[in-house]
Amino acid sequence: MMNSNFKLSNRDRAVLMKTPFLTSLSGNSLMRMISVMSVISLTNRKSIFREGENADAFYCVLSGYVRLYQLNRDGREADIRICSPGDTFAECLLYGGTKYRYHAQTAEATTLARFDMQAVRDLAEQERDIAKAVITSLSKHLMTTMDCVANDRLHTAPQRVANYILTRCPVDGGPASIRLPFQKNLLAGMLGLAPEALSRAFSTLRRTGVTVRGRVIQVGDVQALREI
Amino acid sequence: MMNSNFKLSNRDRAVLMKTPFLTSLSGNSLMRMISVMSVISLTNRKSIFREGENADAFYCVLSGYVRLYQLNRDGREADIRICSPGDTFAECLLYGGTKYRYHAQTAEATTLARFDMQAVRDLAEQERDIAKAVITSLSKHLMTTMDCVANDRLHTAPQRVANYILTRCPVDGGPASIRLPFQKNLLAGMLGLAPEALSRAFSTLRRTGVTVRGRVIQVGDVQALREI
DNA sequence: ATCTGGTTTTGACATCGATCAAATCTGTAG
DNA sequence: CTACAGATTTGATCGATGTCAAAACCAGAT
Repeated sequence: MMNSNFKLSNRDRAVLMKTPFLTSLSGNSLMRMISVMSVISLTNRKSIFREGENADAFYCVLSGYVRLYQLNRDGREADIRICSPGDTFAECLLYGGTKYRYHAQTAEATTLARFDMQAVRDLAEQERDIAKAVITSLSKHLMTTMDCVANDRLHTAPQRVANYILTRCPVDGGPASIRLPFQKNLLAGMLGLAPEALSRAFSTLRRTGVTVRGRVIQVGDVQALREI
Repeated sequence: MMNSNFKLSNRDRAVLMKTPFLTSLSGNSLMRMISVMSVISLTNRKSIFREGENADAFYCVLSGYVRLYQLNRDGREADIRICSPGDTFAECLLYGGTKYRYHAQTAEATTLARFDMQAVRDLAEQERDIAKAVITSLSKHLMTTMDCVANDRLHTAPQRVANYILTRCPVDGGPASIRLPFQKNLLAGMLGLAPEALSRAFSTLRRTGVTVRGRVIQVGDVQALREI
């Protein structure tokens, strides 16, 4: 399950270096961050941590996907966030609390970089550029989370799906084709929808020239999709 | 409208000092932060900034309330966040972008501390404790925003209202009485509800021993409310 | 090529919350 | 105390989405 970091694949290493956390660091700070990091590989549907546990690490997804979720009183699960390669999670506990606030589990075979919370806290105090990296990461994360609230409150299911598609389409107005990087299940969670609702949203979008076959989504007219 | 900062009331000054941004700062850093700050007083329903404008400042609410919201294509408004005294907003743009991502307007007569974005950016680079204060503020803010997503996705309207009430109740299980610090309108926006839905949620909670008269909410049994 | 388990779609239905309109309440200024 | 404007509640209705069950689809293993 747990590997030391020289086991990193090239692809994983590239993702790691592009993380907001590491991408701006100078050689020395980078070394120090990597020294408090370990690499973990997990198969699908493995728990990373559970709500209420002591928060002694935060993570960065290198490959695969991670689902952050909470349970309500009846045991129904709701996804709060789906983390893709390059995303960091639980880093808000660096200065914000001592217990995890939600469950985290893999949603595919996944490789993670694990950062010891206390060690990074100490590093951020010492190295200016590490503090800055923390700030950048938190800022970005906060913005996408606020966007998520706005999206939930403002848009219907087909609109959310259209938005998602548009964010991965070439910018021009013509036809386009994209491939989902994961199961529809996950996309549903990302958009705050039940899987059935996602499916129905896709079929609503057929009227707007969106064709779905497996993981491949074809858009007849990107511009038309914007109007939804 | 705009005052220099020696016009601060005692109460506003106390709020300002308890802000995550300033509360932990040493004398020198505190001085420098205050030197890039100005105080602004606005009456109800005044725009503070608009989506898409150049983000050259972030703000801390000293008294009153601020509504952050976006518009959808049909012009319907949805609140993203209601900021209370002590809350900071738009600070995620310190390192996260150059334009405001939503509208901000006062929801009452309001006093704000305004921080020049570029100046704080520079200060955070120089003073370690200012960087740390930024991190703390962002962390807290990120956590509450994630809680907001979870709350929206997981709980029904009466549950959200019950949650809200519980967060301002004494912890024990007996009866309690609280007073809303603002109009129900704002509470609705905070919970992601239409005002009518909030009203109906209150009337659902009557069955659980919650009585509402104007801004005063009486809870027969705090423990019972937790079970909702 | 076929089987098999898991994923996705479809159908039927129940529920929640939004919307619009009208009635009622509240607080404030005369 | 009264009147008024604004806030809140209530009623009626509608649309969107969750839920459960069953059918269809798909991909990997044999």
